[in-house]
Amino acid sequence: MTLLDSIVMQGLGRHGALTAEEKTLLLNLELNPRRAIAGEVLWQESADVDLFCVVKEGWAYSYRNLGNGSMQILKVYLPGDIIGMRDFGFARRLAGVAMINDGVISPFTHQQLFELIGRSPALAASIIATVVRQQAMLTERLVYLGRYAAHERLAHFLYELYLRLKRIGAVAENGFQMPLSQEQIGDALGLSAVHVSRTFSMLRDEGLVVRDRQHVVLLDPQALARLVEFNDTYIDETLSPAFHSFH
Amino acid sequence: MTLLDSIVMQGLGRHGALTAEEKTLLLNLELNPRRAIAGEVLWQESADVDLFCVVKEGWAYSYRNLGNGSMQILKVYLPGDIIGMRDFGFARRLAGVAMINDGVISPFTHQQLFELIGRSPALAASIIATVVRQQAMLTERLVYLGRYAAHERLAHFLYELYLRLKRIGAVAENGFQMPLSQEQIGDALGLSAVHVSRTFSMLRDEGLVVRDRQHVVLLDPQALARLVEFNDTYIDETLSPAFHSFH
DNA sequence: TCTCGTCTATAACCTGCGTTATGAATCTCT
DNA sequence: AGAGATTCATAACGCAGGTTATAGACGAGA
Repeated sequence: MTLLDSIVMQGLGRHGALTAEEKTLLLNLELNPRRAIAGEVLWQESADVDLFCVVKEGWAYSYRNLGNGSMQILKVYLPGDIIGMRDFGFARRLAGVAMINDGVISPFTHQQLFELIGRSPALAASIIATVVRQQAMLTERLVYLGRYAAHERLAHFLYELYLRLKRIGAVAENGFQMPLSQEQIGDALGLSAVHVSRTFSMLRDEGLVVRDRQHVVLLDPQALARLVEFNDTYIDETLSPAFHSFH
Repeated sequence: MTLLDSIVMQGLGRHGALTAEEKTLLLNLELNPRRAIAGEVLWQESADVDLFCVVKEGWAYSYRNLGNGSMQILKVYLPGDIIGMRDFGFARRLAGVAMINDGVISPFTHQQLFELIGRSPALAASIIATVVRQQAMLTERLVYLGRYAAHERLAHFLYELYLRLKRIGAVAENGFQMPLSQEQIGDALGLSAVHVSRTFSMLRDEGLVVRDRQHVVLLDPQALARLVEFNDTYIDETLSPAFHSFH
């Protein structure tokens, strides 16, 4: 999974082909891939902001450790995602990032990002769009934490993963691998691990979701989407015309 | 309250004076002020994205109306804030915006924003920093919704308002005017109005917060800050050096 | 193959917060 | 100034979800 695959397919690619230089700029972000093992902390909260990362294989998450001993997971990163944009512009990390399972990441520098932005307005627009879309996903999560019950939160979470994984070809027959533990899911949804388990049982009994260890199948994605009133405009990006003319 | 006051004081002003042209560009955003009355909807969810607004007087909030009949307030806007940046890059509004009390707003167009960004990298940086800071505030709210109890959420909410109001000179002797109803506070914090009332009583009994209708006094801001482990790096912006050299 | 650690399922119990209700205080409009 | 609409405080009650406990299933390493 390269950025070229994900960014181009997600946004820009739809609106116009990239030049050779732009492709090179993107590929340059991925010159230094390295393995990362499950549980590895890429950086801690409050660390200096020096690097960003492209996730090439594996899943990662950003999180905050709280004074009361609990953790809040802010976002789950899948292959093709860029990690660290949250801290763009800040001197210190606002959140830690750790790997969920074994994977491959490609770190790149502020410097490289600035160069890319300076050289290609089209890529700059794509990067900004990425940041904005991430903010939109965060907003959606916030709404669910504030106003929805456990089974709706979990259904929404699973359905969002399903859509994101489908875009990168990681869904087969409505099923996908999900390396998150129930404790981690709880930390993302503001629930206890026990209640996540209870809620999975509930969704199973209702014939919506089947799960066997790390494999999840959405038996009826449409029904799930209706249950959570899923609005996918924030994932299936709809950039404004004005934005494109900015190039 | 003009953008010049708020943006310059918040970010850029610390790092270098603005040129005459930059001041003009900023003031141009505020050429068309108009009155807006309490409860007025500036735009609905899903409306076309055409305008942004500077809040000159009064408070506003962005919100989502949910299928289950409830509402989630995403952000409260104070004088000097820019409304609508959330939707920058999208064709449709992701959230509605309404006035909390009577005020004055200055709408400006995409066009004007693009022109400003094109003409002044310094202002572009300032705008981006604003967006990033708003995302950070949203993240903080998310953490509180996920992992903290009602009295901590309310204390955090009040303390954040206190800091933001202090920056624009709207705090006197640790007290400030707060035009939000308890129902609206509940919609922001994911609580029922009844429980907001109970929680206010609790904070009063503990000697932390006194409230008389729309006037709030934080009797001991330090104690409140400790209670919520307030981390103000996301409000007192600390832009990275790399970011500044980008100009 | 056995052992130890991690993950999951389910039960029992408890509490924080939602819901509903009621009355008082305050605001708005005429 | 009076009437109706909001807003707020407090109480009573119920439930969703937290906490603790236990036992089975699975995976990694020797």
